[in-house]
Amino acid sequence: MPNLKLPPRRSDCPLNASLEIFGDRWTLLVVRDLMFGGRCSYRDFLKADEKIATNILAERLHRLEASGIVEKHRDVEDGRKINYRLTEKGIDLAPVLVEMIVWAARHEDTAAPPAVIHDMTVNRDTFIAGLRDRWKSGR
Amino acid sequence: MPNLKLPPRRSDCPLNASLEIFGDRWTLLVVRDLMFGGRCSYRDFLKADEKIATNILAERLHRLEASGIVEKHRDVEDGRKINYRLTEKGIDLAPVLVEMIVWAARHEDTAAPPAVIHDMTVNRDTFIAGLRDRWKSGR
DNA sequence: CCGGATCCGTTTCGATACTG
DNA sequence: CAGTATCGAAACGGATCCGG
Repeated sequence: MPNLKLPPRRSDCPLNASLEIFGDRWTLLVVRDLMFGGRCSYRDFLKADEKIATNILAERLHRLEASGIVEKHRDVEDGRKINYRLTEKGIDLAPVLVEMIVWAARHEDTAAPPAVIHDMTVNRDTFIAGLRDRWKSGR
Repeated sequence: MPNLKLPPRRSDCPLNASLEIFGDRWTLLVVRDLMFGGRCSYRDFLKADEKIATNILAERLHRLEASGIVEKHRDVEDGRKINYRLTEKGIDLAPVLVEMIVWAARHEDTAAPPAVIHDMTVNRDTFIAGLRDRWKSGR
């Protein structure tokens, strides 16, 4: 139980490490595509509604790889193709994304289907476990 | 329970609304200061370790106010002083910040005290309720 | 002192065109 | 398909100034 007489100080709650990695407009969108969209190639990411520029995408993929959040793999069936895949560190971002999506659905005008949001909130832990299962089985 | 046969599609999980508001390096640091640090004035925010520039801080405070995440108030005791305070929409960001802090503590090198992180994870809901209580009583 | 606003040199971003 | 190269626009940072 949090001690209300000695609440956490700012210095006890370092956000900088997270923000240095994904404190920008694009990085988490790529993670979302991998986590929810079943999209895993450069071309797939470009198809997102938000229309990321090619150079920005390439740079963000490099940074995500350097941070150990995504891994690059040659497609098993088509050796020319490159697939990106979340690492364990990457799938661990699921709670962050879920909370951001839920917050926006509550306070902003988003196109999130109420059923999905309901599932994310009421069955939050199961929902996240499901994402992780799907990630694990998708290998 | 999430349906693994029909997982949420990317388009069902809009992150853009959130990222448009706080998808940058500075905005959430101000929110953190208000939420965890007991810091609520312009001068307080400047004192943070991350050394935000004065013009950047002023612009972010305006944006946060325009988004309905913070409110401006004259200090009751010292009429010259201005205090910022989270709105309900602002305190609702607590789960997002907590997940970001927990993720970074797990995967990056941060200075977060293990006791606080343990509390954030094991007693997550109580921890967030405590933050909200403190916010409510601090009015 | 406090809460900014303004100016300015530097860095980063991002749209488009182009390439192996 | 998966990126680079280019180049103008925007953001950043640091310093300074200013009204209350």
